[in-house]
Amino acid sequence: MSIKTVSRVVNREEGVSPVLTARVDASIAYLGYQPDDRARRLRTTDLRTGVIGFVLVDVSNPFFSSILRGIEEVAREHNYFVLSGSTDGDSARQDQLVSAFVTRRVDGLIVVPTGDSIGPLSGEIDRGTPLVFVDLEPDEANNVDLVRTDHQGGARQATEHLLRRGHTDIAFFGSPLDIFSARLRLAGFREAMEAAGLTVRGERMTTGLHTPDQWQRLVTDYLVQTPRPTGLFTAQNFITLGALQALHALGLRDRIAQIGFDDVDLGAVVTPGVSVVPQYPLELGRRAAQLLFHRLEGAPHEPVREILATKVIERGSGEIAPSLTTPARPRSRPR
Amino acid sequence: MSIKTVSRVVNREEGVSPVLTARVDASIAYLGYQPDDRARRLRTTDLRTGVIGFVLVDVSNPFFSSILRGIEEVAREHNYFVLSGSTDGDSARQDQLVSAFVTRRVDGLIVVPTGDSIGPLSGEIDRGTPLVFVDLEPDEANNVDLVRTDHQGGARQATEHLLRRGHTDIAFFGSPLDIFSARLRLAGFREAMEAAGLTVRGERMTTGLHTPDQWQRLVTDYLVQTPRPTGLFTAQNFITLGALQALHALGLRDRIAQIGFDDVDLGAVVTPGVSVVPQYPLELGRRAAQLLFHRLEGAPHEPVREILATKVIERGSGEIAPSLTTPARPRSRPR
DNA sequence: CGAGAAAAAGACAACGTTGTCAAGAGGCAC
DNA sequence: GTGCCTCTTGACAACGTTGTCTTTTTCTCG
Repeated sequence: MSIKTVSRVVNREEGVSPVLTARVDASIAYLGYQPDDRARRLRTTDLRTGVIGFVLVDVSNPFFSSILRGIEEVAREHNYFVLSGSTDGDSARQDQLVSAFVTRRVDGLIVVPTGDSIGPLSGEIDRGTPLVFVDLEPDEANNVDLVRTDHQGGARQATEHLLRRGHTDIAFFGSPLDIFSARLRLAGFREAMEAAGLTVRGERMTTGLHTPDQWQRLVTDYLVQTPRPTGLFTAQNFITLGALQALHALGLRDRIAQIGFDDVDLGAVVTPGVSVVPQYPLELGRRAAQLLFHRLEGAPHEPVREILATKVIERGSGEIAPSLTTPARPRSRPR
Repeated sequence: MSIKTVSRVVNREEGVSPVLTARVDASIAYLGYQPDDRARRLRTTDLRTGVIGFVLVDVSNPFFSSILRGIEEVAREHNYFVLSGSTDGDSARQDQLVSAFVTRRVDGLIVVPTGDSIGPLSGEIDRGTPLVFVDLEPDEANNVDLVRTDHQGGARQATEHLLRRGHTDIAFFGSPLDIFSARLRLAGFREAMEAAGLTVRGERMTTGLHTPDQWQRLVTDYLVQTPRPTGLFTAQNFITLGALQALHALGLRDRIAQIGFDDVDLGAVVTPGVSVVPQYPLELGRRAAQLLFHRLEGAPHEPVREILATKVIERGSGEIAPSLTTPARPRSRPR
């Protein structure tokens, strides 16, 4: 029998006699034949590969793996699969991943951009490969779909949250400023402080340390000074953890207010709970994938920029009132 | 000029005149041509697809995403990429993923098996698709490479750790017993208890709840009974968190010993720290990928079973001595 | 039983590459 | 100028599928 007949049976096309169909099916079962999807999609040019690429910083970071999960959910609805790769913040690696994915003919790309330059991506944009940026925003590319948290607004909210409790001496601890979101968060902090008529002193802003341990040491240094800040804004996950350990070790968790950007596990278990402005990575991923499929399936349209709103989660640490002196354990916690 | 000439230039083959090479390169740059890797690999049959599939339970769970990260690292060394998909413990979904990956001609599969049956996977095993199981072990397939933590040994160690501090009334809280690792952990607990000559009473073993909240309520019930257990073995992540909250709410964190299976973030920040038998998911992933590539590239060999050893991390909670009565806050913490 | 139509099966090209082999261009020695 | 060799270039088939068209078989009905 001919190859074409087999093709017909496999695709359950009309017009094959039951006898032959049965024989083909039997042989397929016997031989364990699996059609080669690559050849299929090569032949039928209007069929896409059914794969999208996701270039992220590090899958083992729960923030990013939740984004991946969100993407995967939407991809699944469209019968798509996700090819992912971690850059570790290395833009050469990002370029490699993008090239490899494109050469494998992914139908679209979702990228957490690393560094401010976008390398071979700009070529892809020109060629019309559907592309969505998540979480961060490279300087160059404002003609591309984008989904991210409102880093600046969130930082402003967090700062205002402390200001509203009467804090005037607030310390800001943030990520290195070569990271886009770190710059925005710092900007949000400044904005809130200045709107409150407070001068932002340079020695109350530190950025650039990397591990929770480093942050713990630094925050400890801050807290043994006089005068010390009455509130801390720890503008990233690891920083929040480091500061938490510092406060804990000094026995100051009840006395110094702390609010973090990004949620922390167990943030509700410690006492007082850790107040934060969380991000919603699952939602970031879902929205990004939705934008991508919209572009894949729909008509061309103007680039979309989605900036997800934030709000403060109050758990205790952010609601501590300022205590300039060293009072006798004021268990008072407003609200 | 002919297509073949372009092919030669793209692959930098010998024997194309500099003039033509330059012209081809210029056109490629001008047109933004990207070779189609699928067609390439279709033609050269000895070339693999350069993609491996990873079927896991849920990428947004840090345990699994760390495994993915480990796999990715090894894959990268081999110039491979990883296609991943979450099953959410649904074995129908697992079958779909496996089929889709196979039909896309992944060169190998790494699977965290869901449920005890392996469905279409057994067909793949017969067809010789390289396959490695991680973390869990389906009943049927003992002729397949496997990497997992020594769940039973780890549970035994955890239990012995409490026994060594003099605990005799230990409560076990575990995952539903349809999960392979949950059965092994329970078995490890029993083994240690029986070796110590203690009878394992049914009412001291609970399995099957799902969320930290449920566990919190259940553990609270245990702790307000008389007599109450003096030590808790919380045999999974979420359970540890739930119990932690229960102990915390009752003010018993200093008085009741607790040891967990799986590490918890912030486990070192709370007081006392949470003693655990951690798993090393990154290492699980790395080893699984190494086994897969060994099979992909090397000669056929007998199935390999790697059971990774565990050890207790002491952080305080697991070293609390038994306190049968309600003593006057003994701040004593052995070790 | 034969003509015509409908149904079933197959032949062939094509998707975008690369391996194989043949053809053409140019150089050198006689 | 001829023969031979080398260096470039191109023609063609093939990978595993499917779309299109053609051929063969079967069925229907007068």
